[in-house]
Amino acid sequence: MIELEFTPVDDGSVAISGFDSFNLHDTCQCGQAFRWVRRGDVEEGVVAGRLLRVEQCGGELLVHAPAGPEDVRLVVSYFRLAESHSAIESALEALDEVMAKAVPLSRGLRLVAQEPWECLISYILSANNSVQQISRVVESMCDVWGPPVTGDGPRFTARRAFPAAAVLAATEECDIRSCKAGFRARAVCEAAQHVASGNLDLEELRRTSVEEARARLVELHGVGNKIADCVLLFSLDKFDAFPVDVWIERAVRHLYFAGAPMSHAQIRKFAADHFGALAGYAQEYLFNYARMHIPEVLRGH
DNA sequence: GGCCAGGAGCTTA
DNA sequence: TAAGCTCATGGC
Repeated sequence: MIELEFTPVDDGSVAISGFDSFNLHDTCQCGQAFRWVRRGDVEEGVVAGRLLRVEQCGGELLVHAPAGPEDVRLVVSYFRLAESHSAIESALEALDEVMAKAVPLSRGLRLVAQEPWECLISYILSANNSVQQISRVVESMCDVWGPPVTGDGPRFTARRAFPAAAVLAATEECDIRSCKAGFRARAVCEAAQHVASGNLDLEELRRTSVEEARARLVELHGVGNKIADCVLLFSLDKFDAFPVDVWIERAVRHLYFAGAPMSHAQIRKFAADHFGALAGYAQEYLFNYARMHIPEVLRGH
């Protein structure tokens, strides 16, 4: 763990320093979380019902005023600032030539600690969908059913928190569809009912093995291996999970196997064998590399 | 206007 | 078991 320093600023902001490799914009905009909006140099997001405005200035992370103790604590835990990240990046870069190229292009890209419930619904909405459209649907659902943001942060905002499972469980499928969720609306409603009834305890999955947690998640309608792995990786601290989507499939096949056809199961086995406990981090760098830096090379393969 | 998007489920062979 | 089709919706 890293010793962070917290420095109050005159205007009520708090500057956090002492963390190692971290890139705020890449982390917020890489498509792992869907409620961050970039406004100039500031990233504005809603996390755990609180509105956060965060800005990176070199080695400092500024939590914009009014930044109460809970807001600062939340920023640290959400971005995992107290955990060393440069050691993970070094280990990946030393692993192979692909990582040696991919990691420097997205240095400081972290895995954020999302809330499992919001993460589950967000990724159910991700099926055959674009990052932009997923964000729009999530925001729309928050507008309709989410409570106002609370806490020490700015109160003059139209943005709302992610709705509770009990609230979505009480909606009709057609209401979810009205938020442009499309055919995914049924899966959203059913997941909400399982979570609200206590039939599925997402926090409990944090304490089980990755295999058992994945098995529980794929029991849900509309949740297969890929979406389950996203929930495991982005919200349940299972860093060896390796979600295989279209971009990862292209990247692994093209960058590691000269374009040879592979099943998703084969790709996951390769990731487990090759990246081991760091598979989840490797996935994030590969995803960003494939999507942001060489899409024209990989598209069509 | 067809193709694609951080897929999954069902049918067919 | 694997390939093919379908599911809403919007951007390009």
